[in-house]
Amino acid sequence: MTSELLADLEWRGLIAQTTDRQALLDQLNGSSTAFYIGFDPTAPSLGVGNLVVLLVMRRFQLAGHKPLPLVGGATGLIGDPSGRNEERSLNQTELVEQWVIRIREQLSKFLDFESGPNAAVMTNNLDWTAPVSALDFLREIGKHFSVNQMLAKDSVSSRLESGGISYTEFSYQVLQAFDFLELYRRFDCKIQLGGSDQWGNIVAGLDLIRKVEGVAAHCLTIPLLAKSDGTKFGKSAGGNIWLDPEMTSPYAFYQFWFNSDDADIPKYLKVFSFKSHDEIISLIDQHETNPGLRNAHRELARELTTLVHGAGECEAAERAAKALFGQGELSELDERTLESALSQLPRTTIKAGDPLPTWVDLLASTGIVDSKSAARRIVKEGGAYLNNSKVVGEEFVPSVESLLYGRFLLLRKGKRDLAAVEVL
RNA sequence: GGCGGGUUGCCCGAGCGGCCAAUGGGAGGGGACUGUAAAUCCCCCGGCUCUGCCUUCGAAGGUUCAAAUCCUUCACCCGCCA
Repeated sequence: MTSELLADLEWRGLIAQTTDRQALLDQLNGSSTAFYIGFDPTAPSLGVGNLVVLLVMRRFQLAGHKPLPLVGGATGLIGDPSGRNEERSLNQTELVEQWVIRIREQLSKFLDFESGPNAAVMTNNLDWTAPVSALDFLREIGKHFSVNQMLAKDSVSSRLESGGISYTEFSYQVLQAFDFLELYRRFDCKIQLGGSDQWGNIVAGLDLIRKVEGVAAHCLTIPLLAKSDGTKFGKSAGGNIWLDPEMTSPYAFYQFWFNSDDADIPKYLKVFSFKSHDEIISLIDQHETNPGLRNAHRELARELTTLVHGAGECEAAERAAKALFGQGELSELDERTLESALSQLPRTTIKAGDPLPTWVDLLASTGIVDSKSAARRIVKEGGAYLNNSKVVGEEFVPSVESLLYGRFLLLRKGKRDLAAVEVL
């Protein structure tokens, strides 16, 4: 048991709000405590935004507490109104089921489910929600909720002012409160963690547990991470950065961190890195003295890519970056290095013997640009490169000689958007 | 229920019969400068078989040689009154 846990979280800027701080501290110091965080399946994969909360969960486990990661098989069917000004459209139940399976699998990589009394236990709120009849739910759970209080929650009141809210989403907080109660009953779960937008939902659970069980549970919310320029964290040009390697390649994942704004680096290190305070301080120091070196960026990218995708994938991503952005000639790369570097990139193939498409068609077919018009534009603007040299003719058709090792082409849009073409 | 206002491209927001693929800002993209950063400056920013054509201005109809702009109906939003 580390009594340092809360102090550490504080130092890292990972505490937005808590219930009575002393009570929480006493609970955490007193005994290994079961705690939970819910993840609703709203996509096939968790994104890098979920990582913040996920890693806090890991920190709790490392400090000796028992994680109960919850995948919202039930709540995912309903839709959380928090932080949204529009009603969500409901996803197909089969789809949500698939997402639940995928997200469970993802979560399991970040926690220890095997060893010791504080091994994590995977949970799914569908398990206790599905068997309850609507009548029982209304009588046993619903009776404890005052609509007046429910309406006062930010998530609801803001929606009443904008587009309105369906009864379905209005009920969300009750479901989440029921989860907390159920986990308390099943696992003696006394703490809920969550993003700061979850405060209202979490408090609903605390109230319910107090009313039904007469127990004071605790909670801690984590600030929603924002970038220094005010834009949303976790997106890049290509969209969301996912944890699933099929959806965001380890290379792209590595690049996401490596390309972080300088201004965000100190914050990111604190939030995401498991390095010691001293190590982090020293990295921030280096970064401030010599930002051009990008040492802190590199360490951050390396640590997270290794954590999420494993050491092997991280090395491959780094090798690829080195090869593709390298100072040297592409033709100096040996075939194997080149091949493995290109394998990290979005890739299209062309049948051997087929004539090579025009430059514009080639760019468009890799998806590096959205349309042929966009391809023409980028070519006209001098932002399209073949094997690292600028190509300006729209009508240009790469010759067989440009094929690296007779089968590869490296396409680039702008400074760092790469794609590969392989002739098979 | 009554009266009035609104719905425009990724977002905000002009346009109010032809000169409109539609002003302006933001986001996004390219270039220059750098460090695969930020800021700054310049340029671009519906699609295509691209000196032209096609699809866009809440939806469906209609008037007109011609509509984002006028008319009708429908849907949703926002005010004021009941």
